[in-house]
Amino acid sequence: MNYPEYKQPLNYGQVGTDILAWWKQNGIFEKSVSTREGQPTFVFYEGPPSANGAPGIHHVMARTVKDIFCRYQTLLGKQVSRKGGWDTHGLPIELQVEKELGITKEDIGKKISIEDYNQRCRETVMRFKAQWDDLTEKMGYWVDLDDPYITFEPEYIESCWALLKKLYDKGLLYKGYTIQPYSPAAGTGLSSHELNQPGTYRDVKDTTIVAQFKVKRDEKSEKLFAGADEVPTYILAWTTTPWTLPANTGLAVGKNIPYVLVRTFNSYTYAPIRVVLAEALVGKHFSEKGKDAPLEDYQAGDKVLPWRIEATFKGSDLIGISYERLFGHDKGFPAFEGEERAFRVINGDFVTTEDGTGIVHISPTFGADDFRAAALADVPALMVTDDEGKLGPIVDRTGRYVAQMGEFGGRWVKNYDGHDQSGADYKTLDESIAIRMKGDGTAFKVEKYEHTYPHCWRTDKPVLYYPLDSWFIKTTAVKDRLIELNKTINWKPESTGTGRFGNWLENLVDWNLSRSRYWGTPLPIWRSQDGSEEICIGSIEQLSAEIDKAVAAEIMTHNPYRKVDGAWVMADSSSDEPTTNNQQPATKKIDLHRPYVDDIFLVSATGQAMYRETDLIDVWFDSGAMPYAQWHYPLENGEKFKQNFPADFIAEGVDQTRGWFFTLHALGVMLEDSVAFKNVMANGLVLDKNGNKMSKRLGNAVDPFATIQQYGPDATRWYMIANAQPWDNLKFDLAGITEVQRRFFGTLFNTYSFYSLYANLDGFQATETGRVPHAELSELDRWILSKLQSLILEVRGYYDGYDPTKAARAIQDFVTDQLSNWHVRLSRRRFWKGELTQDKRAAYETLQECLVTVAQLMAPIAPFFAEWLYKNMTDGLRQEGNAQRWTAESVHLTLLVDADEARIDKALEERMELAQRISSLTHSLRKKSVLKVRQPLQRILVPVLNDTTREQVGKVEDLICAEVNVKHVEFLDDTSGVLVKSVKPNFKRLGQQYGPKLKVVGARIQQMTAEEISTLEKTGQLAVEIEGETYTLAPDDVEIRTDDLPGWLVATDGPLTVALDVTLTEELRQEGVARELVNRLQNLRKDSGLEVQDKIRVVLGAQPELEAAVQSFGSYIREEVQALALDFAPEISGGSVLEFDDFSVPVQLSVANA
RNA sequence: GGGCUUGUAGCUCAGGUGGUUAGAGCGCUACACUGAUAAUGUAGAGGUCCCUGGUUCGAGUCCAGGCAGGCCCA
Repeated sequence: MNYPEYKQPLNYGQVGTDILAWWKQNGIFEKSVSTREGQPTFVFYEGPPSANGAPGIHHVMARTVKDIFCRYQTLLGKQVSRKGGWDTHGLPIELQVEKELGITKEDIGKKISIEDYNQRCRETVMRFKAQWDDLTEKMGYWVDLDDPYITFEPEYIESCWALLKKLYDKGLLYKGYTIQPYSPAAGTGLSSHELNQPGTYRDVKDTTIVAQFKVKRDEKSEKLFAGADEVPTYILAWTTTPWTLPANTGLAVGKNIPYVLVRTFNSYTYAPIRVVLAEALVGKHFSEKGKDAPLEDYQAGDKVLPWRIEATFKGSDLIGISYERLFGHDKGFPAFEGEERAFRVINGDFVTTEDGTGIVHISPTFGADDFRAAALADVPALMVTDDEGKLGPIVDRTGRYVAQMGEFGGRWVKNYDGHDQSGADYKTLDESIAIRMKGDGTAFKVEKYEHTYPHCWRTDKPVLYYPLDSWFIKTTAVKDRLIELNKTINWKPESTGTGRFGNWLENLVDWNLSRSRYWGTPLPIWRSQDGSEEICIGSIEQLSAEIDKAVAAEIMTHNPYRKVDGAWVMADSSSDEPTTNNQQPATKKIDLHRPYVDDIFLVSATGQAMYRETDLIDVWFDSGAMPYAQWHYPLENGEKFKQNFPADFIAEGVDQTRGWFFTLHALGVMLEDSVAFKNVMANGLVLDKNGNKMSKRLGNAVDPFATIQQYGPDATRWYMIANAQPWDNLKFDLAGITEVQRRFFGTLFNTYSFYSLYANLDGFQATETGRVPHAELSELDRWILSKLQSLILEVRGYYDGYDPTKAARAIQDFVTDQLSNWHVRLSRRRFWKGELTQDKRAAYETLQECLVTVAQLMAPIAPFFAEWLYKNMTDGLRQEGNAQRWTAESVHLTLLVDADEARIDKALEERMELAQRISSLTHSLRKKSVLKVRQPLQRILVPVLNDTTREQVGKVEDLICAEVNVKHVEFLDDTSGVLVKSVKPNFKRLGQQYGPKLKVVGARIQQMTAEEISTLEKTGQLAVEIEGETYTLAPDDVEIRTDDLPGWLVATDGPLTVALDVTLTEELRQEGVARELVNRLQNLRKDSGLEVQDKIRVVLGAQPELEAAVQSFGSYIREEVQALALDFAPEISGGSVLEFDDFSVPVQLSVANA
């Protein structure tokens, strides 16, 4: 059977389409999994995309990376099942629906029911599924699309519930609070989106206080008490919200910020004090005049406060120091839990020296940073119990101080009730607090200050940062384990694992699960009104049982669920559900979304009604739960789960670090005490060619479908992988794909075309047995096969190390530089000349092995083209029942060849490199001497300083001669007496040996005479005197080379030097003419449209000089141009004229049919 | 503001553990070659290796501090 032949240029898009159709027809993807049944598995998790938007070119990138390693592992014989999935919940979908309906969150439950709203979300979320599936196929991403997991399915949600219950039972799920923007006037929390509405930030004038926190004198703080005197030390902290000061429980400093201790006086009580503040801010709080004013002259009421810096510290020196509570029990303020751990100086990475004092007052109930820093340092929040015994902050939800707050109890924090502020003696709470503190001597400075502050967009009243209820997963409880196990994960790039992810784990806070929204997995927790009793539901089964109890307690009227054939369905499905088209709606699936679950009420052990906590859970929980929920585990499929956990490999964008990567890891550690993935690649962004982010708005987004159609999936994938490492950002330029297509795929295609053209002419079909034995192969063949084995080792190593870029580059360099541009080019004559000899057979077999192996190696990256190449190369072989290794119908079903290391010959690879370099140098010399390659020359001269080089070059002499058209390579060694040696210092060695003396020694070496070089070579040492000192040089200290031959034109490349003998003899001249003639006749053949195998007869116009050349080289010419006859005639009419050198030759060419 | 990351020729990228004259491909210019031909060879032009300091005999490479871009988080 012939090898298929194709005409230039190959349509790569068509290759993609054709191969895809063939894959589908023959179920190749399915076979790539089923034929590996029983083999070790390679577990891959698909990070689910959301199908509510069209896929972009960056998805091609991300999915190419995933695909590469799954295909590679399949080639290694592993079984790789890849279950697809869809992420279906979340805010982006809600926002899209709201935009389409022209509504806001406010309208849900009013203009549209939750039921209808969620229905709309469900419809929207899969809108682009068909487009996604299409792209998946066309780009060649092999993933199981038929049985994907979908996060809105009841089974998936039920799994999430079961996992949540596991966490609940372990005590890892709790209700707490986070600090969120809150509008007391509206009684609601605000999202960051709402806070970003125009007009919410406004300038306001507030009372601000620099407060003095009195340091407790002990061992730790002793350094803050400069002497033995009794002057107290205070830490200064500035706040624009004085009403938060009674809730202060800590002070934060920056651990690297310099601080000073200043001796001065309080400007309200005139008492002598010491204060601590950031060095950089001293100028803001103290005047230049006070610097020199004598402390002892200070009188109460003086305008200028004298001050002295007594000491400086770093923030880290202050951490741990204790201070006295500003508003303590003695002043009528309440005690609180954990008080003994409060009132300490802690670290805060948000602290700056831009304003204030460089020390931040911390009230964990009224600031997100405060909350976080306090939690990390184990500083408690100031919480008080209300009338019902519930813990809460000192401000209630309407914006007033709670009753326990002593003299300030019941006061409004800001004017939320619209009370009259016009009275002459009206004081805001902030002002009252300031007055009180002035009297107490705890106010260092009180000022009005104008700044911007966020306001509620609905009520125009200032927003408070306020603790709001949330459900948390206590990830901090397993923090150490998370960090420990993370160290066992292979991150690509490593820095994402240690840096971005590792640092994030180091600063871990509990995972806030709550979302006050509608379209998502509901939190499966029911609670009694007073919060004293609650239950976490882990399955529909359990829920149904609880409902039955509630029905019995008459809290619910009926159970909406029932079990049919072991599956849970809606109880009313057969009665209420309208039937259409006579379809039997025997079962209607349970919907676990809102609002349905909100309508379920349960009964507590003590008979109280329990209501579902209305929150949804963070969608990241959905995706982090996929290793379990994709199998409906833990409710079933325990075995399947075990086989598929943890993942060997996952890959997503680097933006998923704190998203999917984290939630997978967190759940893996908490639920299974295991990593969830062993290898992870975080790929970078795909930018436009100018490095800008792609966006529809800018119109610079690249359409993946158009790209794949035009350039084919392989070139697109190859370009993306080869151009930059996946974790670097990629500047996507279509011109780059064109280049890859031309340079790599074009060359590979040409190489194949070349093979198929001649193999078909010879009727050659490769076999796997009876090949020419390796020992009988030519240098050239053994060389490329050695290179091929080296390539296999190299590429496998790169794939194993998750570095596809280096794999692609190695394959590309092999194909273009070694295989095509050296082996094939130098082998051309072997293919087109003569009968099918052993050498010709060897040429075919060698090239065949290279091409098939390349097809395998490139298959993970360029699956379509690799398939095309593999099938072209091996279909015939299988058809003739000849296959041993290549029995598989698809390259993706083969086992990747192992490198045959016995065939790696490093010496051979080395000398071929010498041949390549010598040829290049010779070409360069011809160029300089204006001697074209067709003109044969007698010899080149190569100086050699050792026998190894001579022997090495000698073995490739024939190749060099053929390539550069010379008759001989001659070696010049020392005995010739013509070599001129030069010497170069080996700086690396000399530097280590002589250090600072290197310069003079190096200079001396460069001045070495020929005799000195000779002495060094012969005796192995040379003593030289430099600046009065004697140094003994060793041969290793210098590099000896010969880069000049007097009287010759030479070219050098490092230690290699070549000279070209340009003497032309009459015979060489004639041969040159003969070659020119051959060349023109070949062109004429080609122009006349003759086939390669056609034989011809040639008649030339008689010319003496030409006849002499033909006399000498007639048989050579006839053989080259496949002429049966080559004659001269005095008169030629109607033919062409050949022109070359000084000749102008009429010629008549005819096809000889016999 | 913090963490991570990138910065080398017009463009895309290489440049183990420091070694003097920093490379490749593309693009550009010139010449050559032509039974692989939208290929190939040779030569040329093109660089403050982001900046500033430091360590060192010697820094693209190591250290510190900046600048600019990117991502994530506040």
